[in-house]
Amino acid sequence: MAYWLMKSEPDVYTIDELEESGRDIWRKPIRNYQVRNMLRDDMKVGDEIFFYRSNCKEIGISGIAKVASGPYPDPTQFDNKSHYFDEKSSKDNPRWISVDVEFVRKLSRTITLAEIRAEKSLEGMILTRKGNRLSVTPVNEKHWHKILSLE
DNA sequence: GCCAACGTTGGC
DNA sequence: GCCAACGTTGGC
Repeated sequence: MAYWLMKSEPDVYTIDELEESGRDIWRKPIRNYQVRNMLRDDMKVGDEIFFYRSNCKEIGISGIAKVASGPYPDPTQFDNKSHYFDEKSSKDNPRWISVDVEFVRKLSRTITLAEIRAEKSLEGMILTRKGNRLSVTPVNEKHWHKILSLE
């Protein structure tokens, strides 16, 4: 059982949308090989996820979700009208995957990136590492509980 | 809107 | 296989 942090911009996908559907494909398409490999090889059904809001006014963790399926081909890669269309991908040999996620709960407030940075015991999180650009990162158990204790 | 930092592409 | 040019991410 592992923990993850997954980023999405509010204009693409939010915790509120996941709450509404209850369970859904992770709607922020992954287009990074390192992230794809983590989803494919390391992410397991039942793993817990921090839902992180990036590229917006209030940056931080807004809720909790759970991995609800194994990896499967991300449909947007085949959709030539989608911004995420990938002409080099085929149904026989899909390049990009996603997983289903299940709503767990919203946090009572957003735990901001600034707070996370300020917290000494959260040093070493991949999230706050200089130059990190991964939209999905593993979170260790200590960090997971520490962040929840800030809520 | 700016820009640092990184990933990807493609010519050679 | 190198690397310059370009694209993207995402905080500020």
